[in-house]
Amino acid sequence: MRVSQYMISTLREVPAEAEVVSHQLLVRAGMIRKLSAGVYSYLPLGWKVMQKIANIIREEMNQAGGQEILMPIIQPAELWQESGRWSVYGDELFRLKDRHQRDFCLGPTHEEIITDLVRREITSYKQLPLLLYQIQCKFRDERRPRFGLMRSREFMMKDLYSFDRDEEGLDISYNKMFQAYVNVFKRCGLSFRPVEADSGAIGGSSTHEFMVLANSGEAEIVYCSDCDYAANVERAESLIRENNDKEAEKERELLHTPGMHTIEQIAEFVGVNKEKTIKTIFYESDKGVICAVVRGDREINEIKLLNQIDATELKLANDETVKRITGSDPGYVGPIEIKGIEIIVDEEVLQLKNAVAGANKEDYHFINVNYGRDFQATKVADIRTVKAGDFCPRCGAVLNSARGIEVGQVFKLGIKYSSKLGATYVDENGQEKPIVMGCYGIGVGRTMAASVEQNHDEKGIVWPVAIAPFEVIIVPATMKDDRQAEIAEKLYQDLLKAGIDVIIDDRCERAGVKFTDADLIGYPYRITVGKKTVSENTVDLKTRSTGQEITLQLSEAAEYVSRLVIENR
RNA sequence: CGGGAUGUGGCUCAGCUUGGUAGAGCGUUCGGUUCGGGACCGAAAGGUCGCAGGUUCAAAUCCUGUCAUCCCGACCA
Repeated sequence: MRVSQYMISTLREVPAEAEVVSHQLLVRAGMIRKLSAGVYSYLPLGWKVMQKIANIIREEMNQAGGQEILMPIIQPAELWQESGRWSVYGDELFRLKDRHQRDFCLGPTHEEIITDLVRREITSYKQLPLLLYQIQCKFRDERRPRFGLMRSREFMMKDLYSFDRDEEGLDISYNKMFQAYVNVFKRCGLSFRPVEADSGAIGGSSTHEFMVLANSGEAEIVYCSDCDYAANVERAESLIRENNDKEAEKERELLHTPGMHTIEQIAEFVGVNKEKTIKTIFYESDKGVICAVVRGDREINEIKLLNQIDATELKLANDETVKRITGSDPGYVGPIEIKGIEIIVDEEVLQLKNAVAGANKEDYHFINVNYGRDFQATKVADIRTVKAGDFCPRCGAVLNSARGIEVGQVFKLGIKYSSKLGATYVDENGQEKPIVMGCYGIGVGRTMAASVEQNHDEKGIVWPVAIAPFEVIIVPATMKDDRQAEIAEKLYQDLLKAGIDVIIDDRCERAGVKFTDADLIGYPYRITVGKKTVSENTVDLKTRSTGQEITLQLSEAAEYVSRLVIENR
C-alpha cells in the first residue's frame, strides 16, 4: 500500500471529547471516528487492525474445533420472551418495532438465536459436541457509553457457543476455549490474566474473565504473589487467619461514645485498631431488609451478599428503615438484639474477640462483644471485599491488586437456555436430555483499545507486530530525489514479495511529517531511505517499541527486515 | 437515571461578564523558498455561533425551552 493513496488522516491535536489514552490515540491516528455516543466508524487503518485481531481469534477458534456462522442482528421478541429475558434485560436492550408493530430487538448477545437454531438442527447425541461461533456486531444501549471503544453501544464481538451432552463434555469444551483465549491474547501481544469472576444474573457454575492489565481498566482484580490464583474483586476470596490470641472473653460493657459514628472515630476513641471493630450495614432487597456484618476495616461485597440471599436487587436501607429496626441512627447500630430479619455475618467476624460494635442506641457502643455469646447470625458467609494484603485462599501467600480491562469471558451456562427453549437431544438409550451449553465472548474493539492502553508512548501507538495495521513502513526522506524514490520502491516491492504487510510513505511531505505520522500510527518497523542510501548504500531501520535505530546494508535490508517481522508475528 | 460541564470554520479554542452583526492557531487550496523529526514567506477558500422560541432598534453575547456531547456517580451480559 502507498500512503499517497491510502486514507491516512491523523490529527495533530487531541479531540476534546476523548479522555482515555486509547480513545485519544485511536482518533488521532485516524483509526476510528465517532458517529454518535458509543457508535464509531472504523477507518481503513483501524479496520485493518480489527480484522487482524478477528483473524487471530478465527484461527484459534477453528483450531479448537469451532465452526464459524453468522446470525442475524435483528431478533424477534418471541424468542426473548421464551427465554424470559425480554422482561429481564431492561433498558440496555435496543428494542424496535416493524411496520406491523411486531417487537424486535438488536442483538446484545445471541444465546436465544443460537439455541433456537440448535434445537431445530440437533437431535442426536451423535451430533455433539458442537462449537459454533460468529464475529458480529452487538448492540447494547449502555446507560453511559464511555472511553471510546471500551464501552460502546455498537461493538464487534466474537461469541462462541458450545453444545455438549453433559457436564463432563462442557468441562472439556470450556477448557478448550480457555486455552484458545490464552492463545488469542498472547498472540495479540497483550499482558493479561484470566481471573475467576462472578457469574452474575446469568447463573452457572464457573466463569473466568480475561483481563488486560491496565490502570485505566474498569475492573479491579486481585492475584496471588505466589500461586496462580487470580480473581475479580467481585468474587475474590481470602484466607481467614485463625485468631490465636489467648485473650479471655470479657464482660460486655456499654460505652458512652458521643458523636462517634464512624469506624475510624470509634476505633481511635476506644484505643483499638479497626480490625477489632464490627461494621453493621442494613440493606433493602427484594427479599426484605437484610443486616450485613463485617469487620470494621472491611467493605461489604454487595455482589457476594446478593448471591447469599438469592436476591436480584440490593440497596442501602435509608435512615428511617434503620431506625425502625434498630431504634438508632446508622452511626450506632450493631448486630446485637436485632430480631426478625436475616443477619448475614462475614465468617471473619467469628474470629474477633472482645470487639467494639454499635449499641443500637444513639451515642453508645458496646465493647467486649463476642460472636455466639452476644449475637448470632442467621447465616455465616463470605461477604467481605478482598483487598491487597489479604491472604490467598489457595496457598496463603499475600494477594496483590491490579486494574484490568475485561476483553473476554468464558462461561458455563449449563442447561439454562436449552431447558427454557427446549433444545434437547436423544442419547444412546433413547432418553431425551437438554443440551449442556457454554458461551464464550471476546470484545474485538475492546481488545484493540486495550492493546493501545498497554502499548503506547508520548508519540503515539506502539502496535505489537501481530495486530499492527502494517508491519513495516518505508519512508523515503524526500520524493524529490529520484534515486531515493527508486530505491524505496524497490525495497517496497521486495518486502511485498516476501509476504510482508508493508506500506510506503510516497507523499511529497517533509521527512519530519512522515516520521511523526509513523510514530503516531505505530508501525512496528520503519525503514528510512535517505541521502546515505544513495551515497553509501545503507538504510536505517527503527524499531518503534524500543526506539532503537540500526543501519543496514541496502542489499540485505529486505531479507533482514522480513526475517525480523516473521519472527515477531 | 442523579450531579457537573461544554456546544462558535475540518480540529483546538478566544469572544459572552458590560448586546452593535465573528476572531486566532492548526489543517485545506494556490504560488514561491525549503527538504532526515509536524519548515518559512505570500495569497485564498471556508462559519445558519447546536436547535427553537423570547426580550431588544439590534443577540454568539441576556432569558426560556430543547437537543447533543463529555466527566463523576448509580446501573450493567
